[in-house]
Amino acid sequence: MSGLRERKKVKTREAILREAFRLFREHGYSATTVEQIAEAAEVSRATFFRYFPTKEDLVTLDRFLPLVEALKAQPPGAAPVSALRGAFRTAFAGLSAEEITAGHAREVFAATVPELVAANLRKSPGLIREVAEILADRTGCPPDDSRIQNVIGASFGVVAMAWLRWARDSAVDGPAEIDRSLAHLESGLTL
Amino acid sequence: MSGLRERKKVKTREAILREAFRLFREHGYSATTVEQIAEAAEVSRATFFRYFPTKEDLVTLDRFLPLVEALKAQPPGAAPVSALRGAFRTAFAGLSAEEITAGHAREVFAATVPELVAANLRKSPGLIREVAEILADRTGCPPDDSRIQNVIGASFGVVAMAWLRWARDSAVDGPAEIDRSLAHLESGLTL
DNA sequence: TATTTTATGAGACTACAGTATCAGTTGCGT
DNA sequence: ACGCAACTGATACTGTAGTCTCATAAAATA
Repeated sequence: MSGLRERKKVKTREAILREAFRLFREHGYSATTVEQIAEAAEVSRATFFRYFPTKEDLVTLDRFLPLVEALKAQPPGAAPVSALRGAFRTAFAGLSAEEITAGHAREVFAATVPELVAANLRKSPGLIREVAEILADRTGCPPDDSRIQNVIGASFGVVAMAWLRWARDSAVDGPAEIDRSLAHLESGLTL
Repeated sequence: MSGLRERKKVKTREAILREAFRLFREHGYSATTVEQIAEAAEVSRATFFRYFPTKEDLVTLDRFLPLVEALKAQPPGAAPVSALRGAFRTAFAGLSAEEITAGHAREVFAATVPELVAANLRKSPGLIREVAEILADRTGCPPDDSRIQNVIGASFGVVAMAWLRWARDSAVDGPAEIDRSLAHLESGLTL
């Protein structure tokens, strides 16, 4: 039952996000204060914090759930790097072009602003462990096996670099770039 | 000419660092305030900031210069990953066991506390670019070639994971773990 | 329409990082 | 011994994130 209240809340939430990202784009993340965001979104500071407990929460949402799900669904035969590659593929395939470009702005900050990198990193041990467990299941290794961790480290390493290229230049096709990078890793990083 | 003044300054600096890390160990990085550190080191808050412009500066020093130098000195024939592996080897070989264990405490924080990871990351684009240029020189690729970046991403990815294992468990032989991880990457991440 | 529940705004408050000022002290060269 | 330069402490100040309280307004419910 989406009453008026619910709809208003959604609108407020969207206004805050929209104005926040506009200000971030114009002045940068840390140079934008919560007060400015609240003012631009026409809510009080208190209300801002009711919607987003911290400023970081504007940018660090759980974006990797689809990836984890996709990874679980990969065919069992594939090698770990291939499975990760496939997971990224299907995770991106589940998004519309609009969602991808909309998400891109957010990712630019998440990948670029150190505070936000930190915020995301704070959540990353959980992601790494989860991925490690899935890959461990698939291969029969224990999840703390250093080979598994090397696969994860190397994969996320190349993905991060591709992600940065994407963040720096929105003309880059992020998903394709990520796929190519993982393919490169898959084939042994040949030159 | 190490006059009394110089020596005092060194002692003060050491006291600040020592007390800071003791408090970090006991209560964590962000739960430790500059005031507490200053008090423990028996200096004023103002003096603390004279020695370390920001709290982060306690932990984020330029630790990768030796690595870059070592990378430049690698034999020209080696593949990029091998060159990086060799560079880590020689960079660690240049440190005494005491230096390594002393540095370990710092690394634990630098690798574990998100704010510090971020602070280090803030300096990392320069490092990445530098490494990219060196590797590009060695291989003839342009430095922004995505293959070069993949090599860097993958290498630093596995190194980061090894580093984390080291940070979590000081019994781990960090340098050896890093070497093994890069060797694993070198040989195609075989399981 | 009357009552209850919930969102909001206003504003005071805390905590902490980092800055600025200024006076007092201490080592240093003469 | 003396005066200078550097180091220090005390202290007040700024900016910003995040908390708390309470009164008001607006939506839901009966």
